[in-house]
Parts: sequence; structure tokens; C-alpha cells
Amino acid sequence: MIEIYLLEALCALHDYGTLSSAAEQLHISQPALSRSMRKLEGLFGVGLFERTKNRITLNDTGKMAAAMARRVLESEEDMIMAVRNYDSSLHTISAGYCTPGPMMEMPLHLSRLYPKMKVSSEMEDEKKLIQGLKNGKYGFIILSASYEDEDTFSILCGTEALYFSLIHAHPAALFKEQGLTFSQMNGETFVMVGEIGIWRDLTMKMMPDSQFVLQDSLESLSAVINASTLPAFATDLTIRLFRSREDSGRVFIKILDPEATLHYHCAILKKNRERYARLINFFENI
Amino acid sequence: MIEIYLLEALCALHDYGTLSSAAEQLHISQPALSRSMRKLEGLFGVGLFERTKNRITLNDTGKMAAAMARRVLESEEDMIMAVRNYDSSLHTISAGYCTPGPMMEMPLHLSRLYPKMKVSSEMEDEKKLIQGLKNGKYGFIILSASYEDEDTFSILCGTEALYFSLIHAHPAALFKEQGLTFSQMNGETFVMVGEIGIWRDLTMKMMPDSQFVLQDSLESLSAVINASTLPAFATDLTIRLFRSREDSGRVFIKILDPEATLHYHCAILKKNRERYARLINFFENI
DNA sequence: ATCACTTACGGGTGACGTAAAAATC
DNA sequence: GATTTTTACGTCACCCGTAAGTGAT
Repeated sequence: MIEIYLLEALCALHDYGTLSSAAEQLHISQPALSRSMRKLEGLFGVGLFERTKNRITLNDTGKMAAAMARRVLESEEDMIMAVRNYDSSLHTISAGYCTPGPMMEMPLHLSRLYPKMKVSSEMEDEKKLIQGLKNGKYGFIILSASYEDEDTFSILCGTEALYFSLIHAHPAALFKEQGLTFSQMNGETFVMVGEIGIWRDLTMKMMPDSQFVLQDSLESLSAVINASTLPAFATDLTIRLFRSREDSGRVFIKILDPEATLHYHCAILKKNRERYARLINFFENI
Repeated sequence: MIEIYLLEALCALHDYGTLSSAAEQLHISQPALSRSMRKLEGLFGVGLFERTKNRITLNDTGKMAAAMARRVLESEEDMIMAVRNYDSSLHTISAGYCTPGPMMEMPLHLSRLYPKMKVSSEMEDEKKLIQGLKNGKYGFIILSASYEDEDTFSILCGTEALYFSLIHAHPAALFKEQGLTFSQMNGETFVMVGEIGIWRDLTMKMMPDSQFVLQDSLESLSAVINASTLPAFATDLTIRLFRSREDSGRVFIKILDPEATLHYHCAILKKNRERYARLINFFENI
């Protein structure tokens, strides 16, 4: 068989036209490349070059061989990447989420449950999550409702309750103990992160008269929240995760509407039940 | 990049299951193969094997890598064959013929006109010849009639006249000087080769009441002809080519019908006119 | 004179084989 | 004890680089 380095050399010669420049490109000496080309002709058993005394050019066969060699090189490159990706996929748990809360929380649990696995997280709308679960993109997905079909089962895996985040001076801050409803705050202007999954549709639907100032990321959000007096949102989960960072002058008031509490369900393909046994067991013992 | 010999080693291990038997198959020592597999893992940057103390097996990634490696090897093999075939095609003149006469005669001329070229000859019906000319299978074709279209031109390149070949004792042998017509021999039984292209359709059409004893090859035909008293066929061309071999007791009588003389035309793609200039010139000077 | 390819020669990397050890069946 | 893999070590092939030579621009 013909070794790869010879094919690479042939392609380099095809690309750069002369032995010298191709050799430079390949980081080898020019005589070495000259020898390789001779060797290549021997292995093919076919003439590939027109040689004059101080010039070597690819003949028709040589050009054709270079073109085909490039395809072989590409196919090898593809193979290497495919193998690496496959190996990587065997060592990573890919999860899809409908909201940022679980997406922030789950990797902590996963890295404890599967110490040797890498974790990859992604937020998408629920339709794409289900699609990705079925085509293998995700190992499991976190939805806001149960999902079952012939290939798929799901289990309840937690809840997340929405809160208003208000400055103490806000009139509604008085409702701290008793809670508020969406309708009571309808019409106010809120600060909100763009990437909050289904929360966004929910709040817009429940408070159709409100305006929402969107922020790109959680970082800029907390800056704006701290600097502004506008109401914002939090959830029990984010309050717990970030409480230590900033108790700074905001009061969190539970939203009483049942829609304000999401019941998360983890959906997994039935054929993968075994692989995610530890995760399932973890959810069942919450 | 990963060299081919490593991929071959991986595939051998996949096929034979153990290092020892794979090494034997590859004609290398077993430790050498062991090292190669370690090197391969290094190059992929990925584990490919499950190793116990005295057993090595491909893991999932390894099996997948072996499968993909095999495809790379096949693609390289294909490339090598394609290059060799392409080179060969550049150095051979492929011709298609409608009858055996020119097919026997032309290679002699061709090897003189194109001393460095190989010659490949084939007999087919005229429809397939034209098809083959257009798709590049043939460099030129010899037809029994002129053929011209937007891509193709043809030139008259010779004639071949059909003769009856009779034993001297045959009554019709008396017509030696004056010739015979198909109708005069219609009804007789002839010995005939199977592979004579359009001659066969012609004789059957012109002598619908005759029977034709078919022989596989020219060799068996001449044996049968010599041993038998049945009439047979010859042409000016075959008489000239084989006369030296056997003047043996047969008389050749020209067939007078105009259909018995074929006017051969050589068809060539217009784009190849330059390439076949010597051949065209040869035909024009006959 | 410079550039480009080839030939010639010496050196080093690395792939190989042999031998031996370790472990499993 | 037979088989299989790994480790260790010495050898050899082969690919490489330097240097010199030839011919063309």
C-alpha cells in the first residue's frame, strides 16, 4: 500500500507547483521530496511527472492521482475526527433543558453521579429537545411537562417556583409574606434575561400589559438589577444558588398562580434506561 | 496524519481477534503489532482497546475506528486502481469492430502507427459500438456504413468481400471464375463461426432457406472446414491473411451480390481528430 | 548568477525481531 | 503447559538532511 505521507507530498507538489516550494511547505528538504515522488511512481507503477532537466510537472495521470489522493486524505481526516467525536460522545452526557435553572443545577449532580464523564448542556425549546433526544443529540432532556411515547419515558425530577424580585421601596414589597399574583403586577416594567427558555412565554402570557427589558446574559442582568429600581424575576432555585452572592437590597415574593411553578420532567429513551440508572435513581430519591 | 500501515494493522486485529494471529497474517512479529496498536491510540488520542493482562480487545470506539479505517483503506485501494487504469487508458487505443476481419487486421497497422501504445480490440453490434464511442469506451469504431452526427465523423477505411469456400468436388466450384450469387447457394448447409458480427445477419437474410452450423471459434472452424465437405465462407481479407497456412483443397468463389461487399467506415469523435491524425492519414492514403 | 532538480553520502529515527517475563486459561 | 500480551534490547531499514553536480532561465 501507499503511505499517507507520500499522498500528502503529491498533493503539496500539485498545490505549489515546484518541488522546492512544496518541500518548504512540508518542512522537509527538497531532495527528500524528490525521492518521495520517485518512490510514489514506483508504487503506482505508473509515470506521474514530466521531467525536464530542471523542472518537474505533473502529467495527466499525475494530476488525476493528486486529485484522488486528496480525496483519500480527506477521507482519512474525516475518519480521525469521527473516531475522536465518537469516543468523546461515549464519555459525555449531553443534556437539553427548557429553562436555565436546571441547566445550572444539573451539571453539579451529574459530575457527582458520573465522575468520569464530561457534561454538555444546552437550552432549546421543547420541540427541538424532543427531536434531539430521539436522534441521539441528547442523552436526556428536562421538560416542563411529562412526555411519554413508545420510545420514551419521563419522570418528575423537580420543581422551580417563580418569584418577583423587588426593591424594598416598591409598594408591592409589602406582600413579602403573603405572595403576589401575576395580575397584581401586570402592567409593570420588568428587567429580564433573554435566555430564560419557557419562562419568557409564560410571563408574557400572564402579564400581557407589562413591558420586559431584555438583557443578554445573567452577568449584565445582575448589574442592571442592582443599579435599577425596576422589578425583576427570580426563582427559588436561583435564589438558593446565588443567595450568598447578593442579598443586596431586594426582596423576593412568591408568585401564587399555579402556572408560576414548573414541574420538571426528565425524559429519557427507554433503550437508555440502563445507562442513566444512576440519574433516575437520584431523581426518585429527591 | 495516521499512516496506512497502522490502519491495516487495526483492521487485521479487528478481523483476527488476537494480536498473535493478526501479526501472523500481516507477516510481522506480534510485539511489533502490539507497539503499533499503542501508537495508533496515541495518534487518535483515544483509547481503542480493552486490555486485560493477556488479552486485548477492541472497545466500541476501536470497533468503530476499524470499520472506518477499512473504508479509508478501500478508498486508497480504489484510488490506486483508478490511477493505474487511467494511465493505462492513456496508453491504449481501444477500438470496436462490427466484423472480425478488420479486428484482425487493424492491430497490425495500429502498432505500426502508434508504436508505444497498447491496442485493445472488441467486437460488438453497431448500436453498442456507437454508444461506446460516445462514452469514451472506444477511441474509434469500424462500422459497415458511414456514421455522422454533431460529435462524430467517419471516413471510408476499406472493404471486405464475401466468398463461398467450397471443396473442389462441389458442383458450384465450377463458377470459380465467374462468381456466384446468394440465391444460387440458397438452401445449402454452411459451416460458420459464431463470432462474425454482422456477416451472420447478412447471410441469413440473403439465404433464408440455408442452414448454418455454428462453430465457437476460428480454430474449431478451420478444423471442421478441413474435415468436412460442407460449404463455408471466406472473405478477401481472411483469404489474404490465412492463405499461407492452408491452400488445402478449397476453392474460393466471389459472391456477386452488392450486399456481399462491406464498405467499412471508421467513426471517430470530432474532438479526437487530432489524436487519431495518423490513423486518419493512413486511411486516406490506402 | 540564481533557481530547480538530481545524485551521492552519511546520520538518526523508528519500526522490526528476538528473548524473556507476566498472566490467564 | 500452552497461549497471549507486554517489556527490554539490539539491529536494520529507510527516510532525512547536507553537499555537490547539472542544466535552464
